[in-house]
Amino acid sequence: MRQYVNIFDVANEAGVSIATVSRVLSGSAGVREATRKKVLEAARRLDYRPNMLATGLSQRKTRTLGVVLPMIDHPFYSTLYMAAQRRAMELGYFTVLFQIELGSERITREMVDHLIGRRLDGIVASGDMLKSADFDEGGSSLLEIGRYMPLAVVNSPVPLNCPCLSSDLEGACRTAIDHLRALGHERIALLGGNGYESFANTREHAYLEYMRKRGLEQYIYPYTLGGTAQEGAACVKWLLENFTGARRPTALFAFNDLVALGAIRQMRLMGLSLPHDMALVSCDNQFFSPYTEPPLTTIDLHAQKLGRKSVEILLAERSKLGMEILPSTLIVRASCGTPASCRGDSDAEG
Amino acid sequence: MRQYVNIFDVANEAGVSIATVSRVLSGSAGVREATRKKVLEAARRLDYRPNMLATGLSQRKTRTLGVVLPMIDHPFYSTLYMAAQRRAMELGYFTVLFQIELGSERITREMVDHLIGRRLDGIVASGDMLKSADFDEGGSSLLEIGRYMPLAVVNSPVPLNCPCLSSDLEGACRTAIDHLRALGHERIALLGGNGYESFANTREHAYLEYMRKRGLEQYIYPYTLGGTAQEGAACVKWLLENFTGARRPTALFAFNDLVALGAIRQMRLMGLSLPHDMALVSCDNQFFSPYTEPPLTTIDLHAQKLGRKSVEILLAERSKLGMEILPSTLIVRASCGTPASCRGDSDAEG
DNA sequence: ATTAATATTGAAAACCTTTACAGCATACAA
DNA sequence: TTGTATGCTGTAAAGGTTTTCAATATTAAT
Repeated sequence: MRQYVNIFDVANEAGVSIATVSRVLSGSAGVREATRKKVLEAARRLDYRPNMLATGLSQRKTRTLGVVLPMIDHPFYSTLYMAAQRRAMELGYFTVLFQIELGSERITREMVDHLIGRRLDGIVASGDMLKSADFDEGGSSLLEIGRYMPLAVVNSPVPLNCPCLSSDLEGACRTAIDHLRALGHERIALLGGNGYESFANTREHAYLEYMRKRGLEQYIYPYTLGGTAQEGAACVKWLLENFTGARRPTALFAFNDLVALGAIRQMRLMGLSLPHDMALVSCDNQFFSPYTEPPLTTIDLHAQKLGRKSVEILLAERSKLGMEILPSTLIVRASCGTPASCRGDSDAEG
Repeated sequence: MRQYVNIFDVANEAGVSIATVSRVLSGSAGVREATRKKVLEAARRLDYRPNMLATGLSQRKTRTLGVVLPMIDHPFYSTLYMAAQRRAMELGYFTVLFQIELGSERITREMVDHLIGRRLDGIVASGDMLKSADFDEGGSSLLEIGRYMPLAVVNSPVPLNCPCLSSDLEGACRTAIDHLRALGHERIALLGGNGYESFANTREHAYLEYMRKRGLEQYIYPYTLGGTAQEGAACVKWLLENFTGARRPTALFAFNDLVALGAIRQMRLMGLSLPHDMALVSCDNQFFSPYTEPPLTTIDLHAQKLGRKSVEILLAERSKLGMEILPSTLIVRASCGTPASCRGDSDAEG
């Protein structure tokens, strides 16, 4: 394995001091053109690549941002990450991905130590899937990180003592259910679990609030639901077995498109056809949602925008603490049926 | 923003030298128990987290592996990455993700400089999507990296001068088409483009070879196809418009499940129903493939195994150069129809 | 109590940069 | 010709660790 070339080697080769080499390579002014050429030439000849560890140590800056997410193999998060990393790159930062361990779904002590130990220039962390302990001020929680470096939290269920950016889950829920009610549905179930309902900005919370306020029956799946297709299928099965006849829901609001995918399949298996026997709205607008049968009506949570914007507020000089909500938008396709009022703003409203 | 605590602070607090602190914290032997306690206590009090840049610089080791992939938002690659990162973690390594820029889809000079500059302990790189120039020995190609640190290449279309691990694309193709032919199909089209057919281990190459050898007509989409659902739809459209009547293919072999997704939709739009009017086999066995209508018959390329194994061969003491092929396996679902011979090994073969 | 052996600790070098500051030329003005 | 300003370049410190080697403290043996 070849030896790494260092700045002394280049200085030697060019017959100058390391200070000059550094100046040339970092583009500082005040180097004679002839010297510049010599150094560049030497660096090229030796294939010199500066040691970024040393650079980081010396400058106390790594030009690197950390992104903390659960489940990068979930389309929502991989989209978010892609967008974040691209924006970071545009702004001159490199990005590293940290995954919150599945199962634990906790910011562990080692995680925090690692994040701080890397001397990153900032952290974007996803707040959903976290338990309340992760938001404690003390110990080795998420917020501990914010004491050492800029921190922005995405999709936190509660406002925190740092800039927060979230999709409008409450609004998404309202839009979804309003849409279903406009189509005449009353018995609307949530395809989502009971894991986090104590927080304000969650689908569960919003669903419960909405239904309670309007005196509509709430259908609660008594198990936790993480957001996979399998869980979607299980949830539909449970619902259809436990609420029959006149109590059977006529519409479903799915936790996300993956859950919807499983739900659709399960319904087909049970002989129900969409949108005739059951209407379905979902969340995320993921890449596959135009390709389901029927195509999914879904609320776009703008994972891309979330990703981009989160690094922007992270890097902004002064961005305000607390919660900023990103509006979500309804994408009407076919899974709820499409009444006249949804096909466009035609005059055929009545 | 809080100051970072360094090893001198801890040494002071504990009343020992930094050498002792280092020894205690890195778990070296030869420290008196009482001293150990003092140091640990001091470190805890001050919330000390060692600067990993300094550690890396000093040890000439970063305990970090680079993973170079195109498109992390593509399920195949995000699965691969997840598996790689989990395995790396198990083996005591951290992982950072580098994306080959879309569009260029080239290992750029900056990329290579960066990879080497980070002084990583090894690189796993994906070789598909790369052009032949990336495999050149000279300049700033992928292989240049291998001179400085261990390098393993995944899914390279050609054997390289480093350990390579690939899914068995040739076998996958053979299995897929054999499957279709066993069901009576002769006119079988590839839903895949003409980008890389000069390489040996690609779906295009394998398809062309297979069909040529058996004197079957080859259906070639004259545009490059990267692997998205949209492209799948476009490809089907082109096919159905250009080959009509007796020349119309009766079966499709899709580049991957995403392409299949688009293809299914396009066919539905054009009034064709699967598997009756058209059979479809695909590649990848991605999370959504059991949920399409009809569920996809597909070849599992084992992205997970590829990810795990790639870091294993990267980290192995002596792993042999050249190509190792990972077998792929056919997953029969409904998109080709399921003849008796596919439903199981029943005696109803004839 | 003295010596030898061993266990524990500390000083300093090495890892590779960046950058403040000092020094030396050269050019220019007086 | 001398003094001053200016432009380049080099020296050395700082950034935070690990690790070798030397020094000291402790224990065991006589």
